[in-house]
Amino acid sequence: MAKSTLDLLQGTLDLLMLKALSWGPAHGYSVARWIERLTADALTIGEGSLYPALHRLEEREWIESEWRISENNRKAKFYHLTSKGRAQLKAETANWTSFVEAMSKVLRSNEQPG
Amino acid sequence: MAKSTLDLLQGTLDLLMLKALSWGPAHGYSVARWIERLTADALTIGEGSLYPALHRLEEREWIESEWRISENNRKAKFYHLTSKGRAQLKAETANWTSFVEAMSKVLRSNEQPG
DNA sequence: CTGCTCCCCTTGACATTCGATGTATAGAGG
DNA sequence: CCTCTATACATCGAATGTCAAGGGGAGCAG
Repeated sequence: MAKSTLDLLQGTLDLLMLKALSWGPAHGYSVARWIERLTADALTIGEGSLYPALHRLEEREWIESEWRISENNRKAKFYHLTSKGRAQLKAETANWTSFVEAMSKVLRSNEQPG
Repeated sequence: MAKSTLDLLQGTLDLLMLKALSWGPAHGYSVARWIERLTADALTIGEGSLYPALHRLEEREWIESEWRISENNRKAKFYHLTSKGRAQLKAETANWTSFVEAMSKVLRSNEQPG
């Protein structure tokens, strides 16, 4: 059982997807499975989040797509990072790290407001 | 000038506020300043986020308020955690930790999708 | 030819953050 | 006194992004 899935924090999905695509072309479905497998289902990407995200990234020119045939012999849209996307991945990774550090400072502090 | 403030990820503000109030009663304004000071302005809480958050937490009965006089001799609403709030803080902290770990697995992996 | 998995997609509801804006009072400085 | 600044409360609309719930088509195994 123990199928406790965490909700994604808004904004982190883009980072996750960019990271997944940093290894080379992949289609949406496989990206979602990859994230679930890696995190042992701690993170789940619903399709209603997945495809809008993909389209968003493409519109911002961080990724590009082309139709190909998947490993399972089905039509699938393969996405790959653009150079803009690579820069964005770097920026968002740094941003995430800073954010986690800032949160950490607050959560571990023992000084009170006032 | 390096005044680069990070946007808050949706959902993390509640956790921040609960943590701030875990030290005892405080008013909204001082909580916001506390967070900014602790994180060296990496995190900034706008008033348009602060007050809705406070009202939200109060409605969920995680905090309670009463009017008092502030350190600066002004009327201010002091908030303190309820026991429900304390439980919530614990739960959200655990949740945050899990989330960061899951993200970390993805960001540091070197296995590709597919 | 049935059912299953893969793979694409859209829509509407919902929650939250942010920038702008508005009120009022205490204390400082002229 | 009078004005200015910092404190302290609040609300509003716009923007964003996630999710649940829908829909469709095509390969493959039985």
